[in-house]
Amino acid sequence: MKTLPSITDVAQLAGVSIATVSRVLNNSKPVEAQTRERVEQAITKLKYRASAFGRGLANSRSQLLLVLVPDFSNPFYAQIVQGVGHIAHQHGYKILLSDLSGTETVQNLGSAAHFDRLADGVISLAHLDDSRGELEELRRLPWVACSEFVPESGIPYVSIDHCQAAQDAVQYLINRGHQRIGLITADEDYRWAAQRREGYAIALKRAGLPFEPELVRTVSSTDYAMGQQAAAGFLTLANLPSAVFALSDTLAIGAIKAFKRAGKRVPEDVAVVGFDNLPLADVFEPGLTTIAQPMRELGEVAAALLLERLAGGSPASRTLMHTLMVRDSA
Amino acid sequence: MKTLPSITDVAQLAGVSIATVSRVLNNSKPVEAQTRERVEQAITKLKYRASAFGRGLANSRSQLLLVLVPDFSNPFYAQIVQGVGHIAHQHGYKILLSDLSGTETVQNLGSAAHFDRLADGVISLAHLDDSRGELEELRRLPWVACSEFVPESGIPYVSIDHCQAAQDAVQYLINRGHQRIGLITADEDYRWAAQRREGYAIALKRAGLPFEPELVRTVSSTDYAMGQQAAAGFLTLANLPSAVFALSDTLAIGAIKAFKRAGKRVPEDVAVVGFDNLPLADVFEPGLTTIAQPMRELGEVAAALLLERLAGGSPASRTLMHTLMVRDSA
DNA sequence: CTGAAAGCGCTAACAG
DNA sequence: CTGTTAGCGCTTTCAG
Repeated sequence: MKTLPSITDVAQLAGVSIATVSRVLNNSKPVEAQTRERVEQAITKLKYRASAFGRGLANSRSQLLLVLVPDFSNPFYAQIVQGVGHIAHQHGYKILLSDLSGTETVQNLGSAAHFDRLADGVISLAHLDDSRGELEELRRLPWVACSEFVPESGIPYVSIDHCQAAQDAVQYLINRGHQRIGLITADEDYRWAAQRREGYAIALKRAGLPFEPELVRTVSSTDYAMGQQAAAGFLTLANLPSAVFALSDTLAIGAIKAFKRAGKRVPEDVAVVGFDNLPLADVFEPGLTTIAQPMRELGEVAAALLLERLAGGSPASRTLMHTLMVRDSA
Repeated sequence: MKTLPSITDVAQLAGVSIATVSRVLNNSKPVEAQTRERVEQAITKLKYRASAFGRGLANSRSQLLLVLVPDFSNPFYAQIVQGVGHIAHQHGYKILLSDLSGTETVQNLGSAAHFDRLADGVISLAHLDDSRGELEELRRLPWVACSEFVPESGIPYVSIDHCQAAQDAVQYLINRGHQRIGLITADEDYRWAAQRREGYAIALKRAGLPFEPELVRTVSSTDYAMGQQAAAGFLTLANLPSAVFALSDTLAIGAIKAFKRAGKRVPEDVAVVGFDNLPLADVFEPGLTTIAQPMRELGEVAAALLLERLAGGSPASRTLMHTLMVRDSA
């Protein structure tokens, strides 16, 4: 674990200048076959690897893309990240992930800030509080938003139409004859939560159904446990809603569990629809009726937008299509 | 998005030398209150942030820990990562994650290598092929293994005793009277897969039960879909095993789904036990009987080991305790 | 307490 | 085709 070899060591061993080593490293300029050979041997012998720092300093870019993930335990993000990685790798970029869960909002910023001098650009899946100049902060380097975005910020984003998707989900329930439809919503810090909630309200209104506050349960995260907690709330009501729209599959699954434990049947006693279409939705019992987000594509497009910004472009935001997956839970 | 301010800009604005700026930045040497004040104002005004590159080069350390995750879509890793993050942050380190899924093994190396000059140390949850000198490669910088490890490598690791845990799981099944016990195992590239498989074999042998090759299904990943595929295999058998031990909860869940679709009841017709105790295990229907790994603690200990190595120590490997969680599936 | 200057590892002109 | 050299942004002696 002694100090790692530097470009100078390679140059010495190969009997050339560091410039030449750099050239074979990057294929940036022609190098005579023999010389190249010698350099390559030295590299292998020393197991040399260019330092990201030296290179980053000299180039003022790192070929690194930072992805800010609010919470790894929600499988929703995993596929987005894979989409990002797919495109990023194609273009010679590596991705760094930062798990923001467990950090304070303020520290989020710190965390992001730390990396923002490290990465060439950032893709944020997280909510950023625009009230506190966080956006201001990040605006200084190329970044794009994915799924969670602030329309007024003027920052490019890719997302589905959360409000419309929620309307579709609730409308489906209404079409199936439901009149009392509960909502499990999460921390409204997230724009998508507010937007989906609005979709819920719109659908209700359009159908002439009353908006009953007791039918909306707000929880603090999207953990399964929060879904259970919300469902427990419904269970205390004089009469249970006949259907529940949960803002995420994880919440829906938690809710179903709680309903079942309480002896209710899903969908017979309560229908439940989720949101996201996690891989789990298909495998859960009962199969989860849910809004499918094109997660991988969200990630891919986010990466593409960022790459375009890095190339000096000003890409337009994109809205992708959602679909309703009908399975057994509603 | 014009070029970001550097330490020189701050120094100029504050009318001091860059050395002084550096000193207030790091609190490394006393600075007169007034001077400090001026510098701090300049920093705020310019929204200055030290460049990770410059700093990294000068210090030859980055306060960054790299965590190599085989696959984000397996929720198992999420909690480990959170454990790592918890300890890392306490000690002023940030963590970088690298998702290895979808990359070739060879590229894994490249990926790791890339970062290895960027991070001060690495925690690997991934399998590293020792045949090809990958270990050799990584041995040059401080790293530790978590959950997946190569005992002979002499590299510190933290893990449960996979073999013993598997024995416990199978023994439980045997105690419940099962005689034909199937195994769903994953890619044996992973040591833990081989170790758990061995535990399965040992438990069988000890109970005087025959090892029947047709009862072991090997699949290529731990996705739900693979669990379904393995179960489909069992369903073609003349007679179904009365119990199945799956090497991960995700596989177990996939298998249960397939069994149910085929009209089998779990646990009445087939009992299923999983491995990991994901948050989902409790919420899935039926509740999953499984081996609980102390995931968060695995992450915390891994981080602690790495930090100790970074501090120059030679920490011993640690084996943590697993427990059997009995729920409804077996 | 503060400034000048060297150097961390690398790339990119600029000469040859 | 190859070597020399000047930074990139920061920390850290070394003087003062």
